[in-house]
Amino acid sequence: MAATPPPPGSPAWWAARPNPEALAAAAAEPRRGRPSLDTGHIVGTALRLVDEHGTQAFSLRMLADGLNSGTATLYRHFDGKDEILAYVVDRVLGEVDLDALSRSTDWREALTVTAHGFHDTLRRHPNTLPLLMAYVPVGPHGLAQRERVLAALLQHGLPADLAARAFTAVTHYVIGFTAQQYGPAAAPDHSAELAAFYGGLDPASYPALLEAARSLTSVAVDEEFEFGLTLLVRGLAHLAP
Amino acid sequence: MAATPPPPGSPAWWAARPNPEALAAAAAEPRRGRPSLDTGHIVGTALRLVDEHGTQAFSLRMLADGLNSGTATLYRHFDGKDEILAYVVDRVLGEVDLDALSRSTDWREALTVTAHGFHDTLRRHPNTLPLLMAYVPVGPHGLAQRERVLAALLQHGLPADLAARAFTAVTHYVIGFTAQQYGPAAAPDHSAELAAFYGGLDPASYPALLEAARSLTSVAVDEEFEFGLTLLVRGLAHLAP
DNA sequence: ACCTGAACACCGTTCAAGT
DNA sequence: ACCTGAACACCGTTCAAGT
Repeated sequence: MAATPPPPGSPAWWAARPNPEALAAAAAEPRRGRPSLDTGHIVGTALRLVDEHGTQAFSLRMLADGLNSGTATLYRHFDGKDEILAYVVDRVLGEVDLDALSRSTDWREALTVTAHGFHDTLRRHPNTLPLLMAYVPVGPHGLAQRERVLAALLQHGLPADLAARAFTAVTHYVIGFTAQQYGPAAAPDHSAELAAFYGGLDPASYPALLEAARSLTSVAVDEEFEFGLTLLVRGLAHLAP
Repeated sequence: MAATPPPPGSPAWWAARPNPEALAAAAAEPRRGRPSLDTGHIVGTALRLVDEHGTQAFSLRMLADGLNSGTATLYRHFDGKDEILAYVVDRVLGEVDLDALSRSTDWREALTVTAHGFHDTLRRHPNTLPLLMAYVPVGPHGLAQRERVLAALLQHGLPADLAARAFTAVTHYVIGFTAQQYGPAAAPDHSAELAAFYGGLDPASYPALLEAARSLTSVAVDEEFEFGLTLLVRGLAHLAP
């Protein structure tokens, strides 16, 4: 019986990839004669197409067209669509700007900076959110960000076990929140559409829901994000110095 | 210029559906002569197939086969695949057991019960998580659950604006957490695989990450879920009586 | 040796032909 | 009137035929 290979994007699959440095070098150095088809350019084009057309519409034919190539050629660089998408997810994680971490003065600020960094990046790439949910983010960029955040938290004196759990709680909150607010099914004028929807409901059937909706002066998405984040940080303050 | 119809599963789309009661009645009453193809049975079969084979592999041909029918017949009951999946999502939300809400004695307990109810249901249907991320959960069952939870929170004296934001924060946390832990890319032995993966990393490159991983005696998934939930509830206690 | 057009077995969706 | 086989234009993937 043959062992089934690990699915692309899983930890076991990433573990079998070349290490991050080798990957980065390979991506930076154009292939001889065919600079337009180095892996980095393929992944970048794939991300652009997913951003523009969504995960659903993205296809290898579309990608091949965007690269002035054919679908079969893609299989000389990647094992298939899932593998390309795993790199797209990691590319997005690589865009998260955590430079403000080095200017943070305590672990609360470091956690808040982290959450905003991820939130800002995910908002710029809402169409990649279904991919971020489907893949465990342990590619080279995902690991590098995790390392940077945990290093900052430890440096600010947060105990290691709390730091690990806090990172998980915050990133999962950010992903869940952003997916619901900016995901594919959410229209650009999501807040307005939701407000109109709640306004059209029968008050007799949904009294509590309507009272709650009314009490929010506006369904300010970013304010709601901030609210939950504050809850997490404040709750953590009970467990740490 | 024709107005584009709202995408299936969006608030505007649900608003145009028959009201919940009519839907439930239609689903309960078998169609004359073709009881095997009432809408409820189609949605139930679709959910079973998604549970068994995953969102990726699920197809209308598979569904038609499971119903001893043809794909064209499905279009006599639904407008297409997206519409069927929107009902599948709402069906899953309908399985969330919130009976313990009526026995809760304060809003903290109500929130905790809610989070566990959603978490338990999502764990039973991990393959539906990508769908839950892609759709705004405002179908009849989703609305009913939201109403029940908000009613309990208001009854326990939580101010309406806090109740609304707390519900959003908790449900988004649960979705984000469960998707990462039990989503399609996560293997059944996810914890063991992740531990092995971290164990294989270079300590020089990831010192903070490895220290944090080591400090967790075990990567106990359910314990991590509880940790973040506690943070949210505790943080909320600062804002409410 | 390297690349890729064309084919393969699918997919969601449509519609004309059946009853 | 209602249902559905068969077709349509796709999809991810493969491979034999090209250079």
